[in-house]
Amino acid sequence: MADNTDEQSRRAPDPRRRSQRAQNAIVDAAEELLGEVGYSRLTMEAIAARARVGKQTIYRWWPSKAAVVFEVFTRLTGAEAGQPLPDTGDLAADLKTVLRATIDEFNDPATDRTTRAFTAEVQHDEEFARAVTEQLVRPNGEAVKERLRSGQAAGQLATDVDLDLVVELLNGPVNHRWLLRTAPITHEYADRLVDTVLRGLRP
Amino acid sequence: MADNTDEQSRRAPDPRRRSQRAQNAIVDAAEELLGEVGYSRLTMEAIAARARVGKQTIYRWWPSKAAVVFEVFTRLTGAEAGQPLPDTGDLAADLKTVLRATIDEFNDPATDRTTRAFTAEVQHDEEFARAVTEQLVRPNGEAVKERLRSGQAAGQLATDVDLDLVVELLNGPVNHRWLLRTAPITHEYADRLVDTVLRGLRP
Amino acid sequence: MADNTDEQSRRAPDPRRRSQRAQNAIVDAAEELLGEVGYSRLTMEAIAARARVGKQTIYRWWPSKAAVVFEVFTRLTGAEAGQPLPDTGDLAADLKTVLRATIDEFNDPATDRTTRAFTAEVQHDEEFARAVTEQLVRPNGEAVKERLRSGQAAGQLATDVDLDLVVELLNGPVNHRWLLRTAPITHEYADRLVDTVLRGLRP
Amino acid sequence: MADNTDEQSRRAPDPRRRSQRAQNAIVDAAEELLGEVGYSRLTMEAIAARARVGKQTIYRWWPSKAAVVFEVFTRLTGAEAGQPLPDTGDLAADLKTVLRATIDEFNDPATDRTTRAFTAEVQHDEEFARAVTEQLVRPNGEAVKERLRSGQAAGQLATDVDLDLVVELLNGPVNHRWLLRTAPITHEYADRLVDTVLRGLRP
DNA sequence: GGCTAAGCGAGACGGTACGTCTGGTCTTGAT
DNA sequence: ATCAAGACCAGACGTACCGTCTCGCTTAGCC
Repeated sequence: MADNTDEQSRRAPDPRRRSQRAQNAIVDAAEELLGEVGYSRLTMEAIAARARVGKQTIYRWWPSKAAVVFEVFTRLTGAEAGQPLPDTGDLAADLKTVLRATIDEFNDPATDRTTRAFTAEVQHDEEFARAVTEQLVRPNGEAVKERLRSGQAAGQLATDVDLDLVVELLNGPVNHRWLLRTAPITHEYADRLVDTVLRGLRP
Repeated sequence: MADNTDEQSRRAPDPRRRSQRAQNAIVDAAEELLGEVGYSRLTMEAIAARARVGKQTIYRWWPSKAAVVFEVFTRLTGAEAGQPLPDTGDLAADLKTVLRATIDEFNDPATDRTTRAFTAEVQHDEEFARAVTEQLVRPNGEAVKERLRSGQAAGQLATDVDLDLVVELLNGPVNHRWLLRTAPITHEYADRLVDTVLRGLRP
Repeated sequence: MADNTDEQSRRAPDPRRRSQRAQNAIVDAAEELLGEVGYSRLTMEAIAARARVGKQTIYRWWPSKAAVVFEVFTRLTGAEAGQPLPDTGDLAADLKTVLRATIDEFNDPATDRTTRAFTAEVQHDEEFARAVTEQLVRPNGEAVKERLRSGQAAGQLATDVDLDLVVELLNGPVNHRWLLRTAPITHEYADRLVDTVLRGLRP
Repeated sequence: MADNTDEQSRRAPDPRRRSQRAQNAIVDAAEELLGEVGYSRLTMEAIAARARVGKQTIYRWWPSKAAVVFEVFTRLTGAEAGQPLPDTGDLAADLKTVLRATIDEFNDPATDRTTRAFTAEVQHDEEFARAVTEQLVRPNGEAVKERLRSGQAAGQLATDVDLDLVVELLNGPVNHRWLLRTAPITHEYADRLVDTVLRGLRP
């Protein structure tokens, strides 16, 4: 959404340039308010007021509250979506590094709130769910799978396993624990998880 | 909440007898409407109208929309919460049986809707999250752990594994897939998941 | 409308008692605001705020801003609508008395504002126009005609004239002058008008 | 406003020539829309869209919706404003002719709508009222008075009457009846009115 | 024949108010 | 005494227009 100006920026001034100021203000305001009052008490009216923007301007660019929050979310986490994982040659270590980073995000109150708002919205809105899956979940999954394939090539992982399942074995438990708040999520937990999963998947 | 009338009904004309009729009507109406319009468009007003009940009567017994839906949920799934797992002596088979049942529920549209409403609400409301965890998640987890312990005793499972983690390795992936709708959830998937998890956890 | 609770409060609770408080507050607020900002800048939102009432409560009882203002209007002028004219035996004198009173109202800023708002609304809304005609214009006209008939009986007015036309000859000019603000409206004007009209209508 | 191009058109291509096309389109559009939806639902946005003109172009030339409608109005009725009345030597007949013409206009739906819009606006906007009075009401009144004076000279009208009052006695009743829609306005009514008014004003 | 200033269409902008909907509380009458 | 019915205050919803403000694009006259 924001990157389509890049190839044009040389010659043609973006016809949407004016909206940029307003759009930024809107997403900023939404992010702040999300942190302050949470998703369910977040109102379009408050966003508009905080951003010093007419409500119509919000509706001009986003169809719903969820869509605005999606923007907040992608701005927070979208950058690294689909980034390739580190490859030091040690599969377990690399997976632990990544999982620890994920956990750190979950433990950051700002991301926590936004992600929960997000997860809730995914339940209500199938369309929205699709967008999230396409733009965040899948790219990240693919990146992990790429690293797993590299691990297979290095003889650190059995070649007869379903990589999608492995990805879910790594993400699912963390997600489950965070989602239902059944127990705290720590680096040590990440390490144990990776070790346990890989334990049975050696060649 | 519903059971405290039982011991009184023998002797005295229950002062709450009338409310019983109303309460049932409310939960019924909520369940119907949940299936018809989904959680986010479910309103207290509609529940009251459908149940032919004053709004006040709802608020008298439940503090919020989420609480009513919780009642619906426990009525649907609460019965078997914490039920011990079957123990045929074959750990893998028993886990597959249970996981398949869980998957069937996820695939049933009625349960699907309610559970999603639920999951969404858990994100917003920490209090509510606690109730769900205590009354559903933990009992179910404990039941699975019990079966795992039995499996350890039978020499089918290593004794040095964190059972909580195993439970999460079984539930997490299914939950993750369902939650984000990344892929369909089948019996075959349940089987493969159990096999993969147990593969590395033999003694 | 406002006084019917007093004598009843002992025994019979008015079914509309609750709304009474709100309705009074609404009409009061509307009247105040009408005087402060005029009709075109009068908003439902402001009335609701001033009356400390939900907007819905206004819309529950009146379909539009015009209808509320109509209530204000009838409360201001409705009392004497259709009241019989004085009958001292001197037709000219009695008509002058009434016309002077009308003129005084037109010259009172509060009534002036409200009446103008009103007149404007009558142009837009045919339904509304009918209500005004039925409840105010016609009763007043009938009262004047009654006095004219009494004048005919007393031999002060020709019997072959169209009384409706005479009423219009008395009201029309005053109204026209007020409406288009072509000239100030004075008691002297009222007297001259009555004299001129009656001049040709002697038996 | 429209005539200031005349003296320039000989020598220089009018810098405002382009605006002419736009201005015409605006007034045309306003007139059409006024007939279609009435004044209160007439919007600047709709006029601009219909005239295929930017909103700014409207605001460049007229300060408000009322001003645009005023233009429509003067285009419809302004031509004959202040035109001298016919003088056949028969005062009553000439007044009836004029009054019948006025009545025909009131009975024409297009003029009716516009004139009502107009009358309403006059109530809200004092500035506007002044413009209407100066440019329409007064010239027309003067024309009638001129004919009345001619009637006085011909011995058909008393010389001791206030001519302004006579004008109001002729216009007021018609206006009053039209304004409040109390009764239909017919040629027969015009005749009766003129006869009744003149009845008492013979020398 | 190119240059520049203005007028222009289009429509985004910050706002206000609309009329509706729902939340959660309070009141009333019937049963 | 409890309930259904629904009025109450409150305030967010998404829409319609307001009047102002860019934006590029004609389109004249003027060099």
